[in-house]
Amino acid sequence: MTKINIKYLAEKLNMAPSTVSRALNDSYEISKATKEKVMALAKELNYQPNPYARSLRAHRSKTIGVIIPERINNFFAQVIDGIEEITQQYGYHLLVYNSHEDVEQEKKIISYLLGGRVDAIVMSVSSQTSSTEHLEQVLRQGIPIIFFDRIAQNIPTTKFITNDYQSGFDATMHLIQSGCRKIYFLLLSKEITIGKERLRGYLDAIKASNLPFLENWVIQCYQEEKKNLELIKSFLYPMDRPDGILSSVEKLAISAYHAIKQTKLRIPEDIKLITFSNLKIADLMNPPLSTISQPAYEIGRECAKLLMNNLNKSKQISIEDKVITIPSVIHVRSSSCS
Amino acid sequence: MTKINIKYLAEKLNMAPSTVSRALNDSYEISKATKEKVMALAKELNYQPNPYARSLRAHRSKTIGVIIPERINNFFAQVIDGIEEITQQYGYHLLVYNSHEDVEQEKKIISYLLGGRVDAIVMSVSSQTSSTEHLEQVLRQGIPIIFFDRIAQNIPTTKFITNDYQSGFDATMHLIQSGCRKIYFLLLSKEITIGKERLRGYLDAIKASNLPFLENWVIQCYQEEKKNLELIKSFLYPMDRPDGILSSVEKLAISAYHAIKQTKLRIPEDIKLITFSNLKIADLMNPPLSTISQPAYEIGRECAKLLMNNLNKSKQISIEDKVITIPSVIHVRSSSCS
DNA sequence: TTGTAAGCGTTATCAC
DNA sequence: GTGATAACGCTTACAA
Repeated sequence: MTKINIKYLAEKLNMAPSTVSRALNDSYEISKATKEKVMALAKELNYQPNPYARSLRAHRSKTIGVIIPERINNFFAQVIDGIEEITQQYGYHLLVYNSHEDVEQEKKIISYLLGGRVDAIVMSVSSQTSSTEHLEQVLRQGIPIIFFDRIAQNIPTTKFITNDYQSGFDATMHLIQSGCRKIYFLLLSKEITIGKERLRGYLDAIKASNLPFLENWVIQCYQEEKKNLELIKSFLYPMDRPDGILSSVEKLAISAYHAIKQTKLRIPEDIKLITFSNLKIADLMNPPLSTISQPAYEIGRECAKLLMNNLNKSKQISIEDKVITIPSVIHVRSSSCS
Repeated sequence: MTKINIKYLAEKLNMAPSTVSRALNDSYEISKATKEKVMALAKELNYQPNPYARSLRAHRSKTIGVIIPERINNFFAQVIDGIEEITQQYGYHLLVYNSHEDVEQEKKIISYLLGGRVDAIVMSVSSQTSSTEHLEQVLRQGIPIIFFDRIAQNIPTTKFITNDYQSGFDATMHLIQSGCRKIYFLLLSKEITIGKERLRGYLDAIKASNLPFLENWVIQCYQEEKKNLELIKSFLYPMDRPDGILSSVEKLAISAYHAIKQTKLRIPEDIKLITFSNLKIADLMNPPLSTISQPAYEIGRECAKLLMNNLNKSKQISIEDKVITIPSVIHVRSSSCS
C-alpha cells in the first residue's frame, strides 16, 4: 500500500507539491484547469490528507476533548450527542474520556490533553474534584475549556448549568405539597456545585415551609452502588424513616428504588421520591419515576456552538467568564404523588 | 505563553534537541545525570510532547476510532467503557463517533478516519449498512478494523458477537414454555447479522416446537420511535394479536412497552415480552423486563486487547478472520412469565 | 555519551 | 499561476 500524499500526487501530475496543496485547498491563485486535474486524481486515488501533518503545521487539531464522569448515563450520552451534532458540521472530532468520578483519573486525562492534542475541552468534573489546580493549568496553556453540569466555579470561563437551585427548591416543594414532612436529600458530594446548589434549593424549600430539619437528613453517598444500597437501607429501617427523598443524581435514585423494594416499603405510599435524571424510560418504571430532567442535547449543542465560534479565528468570539442557565423540566409521575 | 518544546528545553539545558528527546524517552544511551537534568526541567516547565509531531514521524497516532450506531444505549456505553479500560493502559485515546444508524453518516466517518487519524477502528455497523465497500476500503488502507455486535460478515477480520442464534432460540423457547403460541419478532433490519441470527434462532425454536408461523410475524421496524409505536399498536389492536414478543433490540422493546400500555393490554397476562438489552434497571420496570444481556464490558475489553496486541509491533499478533462468540445471559423477569 | 541532520506531510512565504 | 523552500516538533541514523 503506497501512501498517497501530496508529493505523490504532484509527481503523478508533474506539478509542485505546493501547487497541488493549493489546488486541493481551492486557492484563488490556481487556475481552474489545474484545480480540476488535481481534484480528479485526488478523487481517483482516494487521497486523504494527513491530519497530523496539518495539525502540526496549523497548531490546531480539529479535535475537542470531552471529559465526563460516567458513561452509562443518558444525560451525558445526550450531551455528547448534542456536542457532536454541532462539531461535526465544522469538521471537528471528539476525543471522549470517562473520569469514573475519580479526580486522579481526571488529572491524568487533563495532562494528556495539555500537549495540544485537542483545541478545546468540554467537561463535567468528577464529584471528587475539590482542588482545581489541574483545571487552571488548562487555561494557562491557552486551551479553551468550558464546563457543563458539574462546573468548576472559580475557573474564569463559560459554564452551562441548569437552574439547580430552583429545581431543587421546586422538587422539594412538590414533595411537601404531596404530603412529605421529612425529606432526605441524597448527593454524591458537597464539593461539587450541583450538589451544593440543589441542596441549597432543598434547604430553602424546607425552611420556607416551616418544616423541621436535621443535618443528618442530607446523605452523602459513595461511589459504590452496594455501599449506597446499605446506606439507604440503614435509614429506611428505623421507625423515624423519611417520607420523601430528593435525589440529586440519577444513580442514587436507582439505589433508593432498590433499597425501598428490599425493605418492603411502598413508593409512593410510604415514601415519595423524585430525582434529577434524564432517563428516557422513567415512565415505564414501577412506579413511574418523577424526574427533573435537563435539556441535555441543548446543553451539548450550546457548549459546542460556543467553542466553534471561539475557535473560528475570523469570528473570534471570546469565552466569557459567566454562567449560562438552561432550565430543567420537572416531570411529575407516580413516585412522588400523594 | 511560550510553547515548551524539545528545542526550548535543549536551549535552556545547553544540549542538543536529540539528547533531550532521548533523555525523555529514557534511552539507554543517555547518562543518568543528563536524564535527571532533563526530566527535572521537563517536569518544572510541565513539558508535554506534541502528539501530532510524534504521530507524523511515527506513522501511528495512539488513537483508536470507535463507531457506534447509537450513544444513548447502555450496551454501547458499556462496550466503550470496556475498550477504554484497556486502551488507556497502553496510552491510547478514543475518538468516538455516533453513526445514528445511518450508512451515509457511517461512510463519512470512515472517510475521515482513512487519513491516518486512527491506528485502528472498532465498530458496530448501522442497521442500514448492506454494502460494505466503505469498510473494505479501511482494510485496503491497512488500518485494522474489528467489529462487535453488528458485524460485517464478509470483511476478513475478527468479529466479536454474542451467541445470537442460541440466545434467539432460547428466548423463544422460554416464551413458548411460558405459554406463548403466537410470538412476534421485532427487528431493525434483516440486513444486519444480529437481526438475521437472532431471527434464525427464533424461527428454529418455533419450528422445533411445531407451532404455526406466518411471515408477517417478523416485524421490520423503523428508526423513528413514533413510527414504531404506531406499527406495534397496529398489530396489537386486532383480535388475532400476538401473545408473545421477542425484541432483537432494546429500543424496540421500549416502544413495545409503550404500545402495550396504550392499548390497555397487560404484560405478561395478555402478552409476554423479552428483549436483547443491557438495561441496568430492567428489574425496576413495570413489569420487570426479561432481558438477554450481552457481556458488554468484556466484549469491549476483548476488542481492545486484540487491537493492543496487534498494534504492539514487538508482539505483532495478527488479526485473524474469525468470529469470537461470548455468550449472553438470559435474565427471566416478570414480563415473560406465566 | 552526545551532537548533527534529515525527514514525517502539509502549507505559508517568497520568488519567478 | 506555479515552483522552490522552509518550518511545524519530534525521532533516529549517522557522526563524532
